Amino acid sequence: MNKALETKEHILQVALDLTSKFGLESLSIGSLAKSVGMSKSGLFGHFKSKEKLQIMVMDYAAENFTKQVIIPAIKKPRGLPRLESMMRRWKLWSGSYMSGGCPILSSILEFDDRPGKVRDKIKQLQSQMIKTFEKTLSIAIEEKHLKEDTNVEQLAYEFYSNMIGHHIYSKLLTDKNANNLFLNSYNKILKGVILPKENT
Amino acid sequence: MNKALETKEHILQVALDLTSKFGLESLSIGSLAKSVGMSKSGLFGHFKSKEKLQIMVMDYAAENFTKQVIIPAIKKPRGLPRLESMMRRWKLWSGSYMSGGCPILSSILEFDDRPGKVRDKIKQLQSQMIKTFEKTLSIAIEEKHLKEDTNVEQLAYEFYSNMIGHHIYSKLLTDKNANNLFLNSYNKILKGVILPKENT
DNA sequence: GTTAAATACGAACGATCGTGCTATTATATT
DNA sequence: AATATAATAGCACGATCGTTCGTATTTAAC
Repeated sequence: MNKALETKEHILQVALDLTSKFGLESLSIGSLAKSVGMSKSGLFGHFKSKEKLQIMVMDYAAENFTKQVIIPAIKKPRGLPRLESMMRRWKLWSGSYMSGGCPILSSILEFDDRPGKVRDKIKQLQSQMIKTFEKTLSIAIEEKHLKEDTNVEQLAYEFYSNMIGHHIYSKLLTDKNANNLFLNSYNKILKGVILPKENT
Repeated sequence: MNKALETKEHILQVALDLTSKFGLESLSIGSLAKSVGMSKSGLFGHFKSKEKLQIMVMDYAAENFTKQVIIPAIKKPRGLPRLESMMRRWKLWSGSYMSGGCPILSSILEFDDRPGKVRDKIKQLQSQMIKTFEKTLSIAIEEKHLKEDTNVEQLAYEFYSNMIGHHIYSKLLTDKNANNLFLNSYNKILKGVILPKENT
């Protein structure tokens, strides 16, 4: 019961790559099997339906995000350093690490109007991710790096919107200035809630 | 040569609705024909390929956006009133008027990694829309409603990001607070660039 | 090393995909 | 009203879709 997990991992890896490039709906069993180099039915056996495959791909993506973004960021000191690290890795993840852009974001808009288990999964993962992000912001307040009266939900929303805006400007519009727009916006948002370093 | 245009219009209307709900890629000739109530081949005759259908749907969406958002806003006085009207109608359009959320936005992320004519069309439409929006901002500066040194591109980017952020919070996460988050962000952005009314 | 179980394969299913034909309507032009 | 033109339907094509089944092969357990 070892080889199976290995194969499944490999399949999910390829599937995530394809999803990043072509979207979760375009991911077909046949094309995936061809990409992986195995038979349709052989691959199908690992997942019991396409829906379950899609859900597992989303879980795999979230798992990957946690490994590449959350975990390393949490090793940084609480407060601003951790926030900064998380933002930087987040942007890097959806922009570079994923070959074709954030697989979760593109799936969000594919499924936001299609009720079902896939939509529920995406919603759950995204909510959870935002909650984690908000927790990081709360800690930055505790550490007195951010103003005490900072609206955490609002701040998370603004950072999140900025991240998505950058993604579209960068990926679709191929705007060479996208990174500057992102940074200016980021700094502006941060400036509104930051506290100067104590020098007691 | 009149009935044909009427039919085509009707088809595009239904197609836009389906696209808004299920995305541009899920729009199949067969299902569309069934929704419209005509034969596959009969419908197909109006467009010469699926790709051309997709492009026409995007053009139709943009045309609709212009009619519902741009044109009415342009009738408002130059400067802030026009900007305010445009933002309000924009948000309304993608949120309510389109049955399943902004059809352009969902198509953006479906096609941002798939080179081809559809991608080119979406990119062109979106760029053009942002240009129009930036023009509105420039006019607001001319009218001395906004600070003279306002970075128009930056400002448009921030409004745009906010709009998309709201869309996701509202549509996918079904966050009841989405509208407040949007408004707070909007007002904050505006406050940074607004000029007090002259009283000369 | 033998046996039991898990994994992969090939073939086939009904359905649907996009796209051509041909024939038959319905519309537009005169 | 007669004629030319355009729109629609029906049918069929090869391809691919998700899924099932039986069989062969590989792996794990003893």
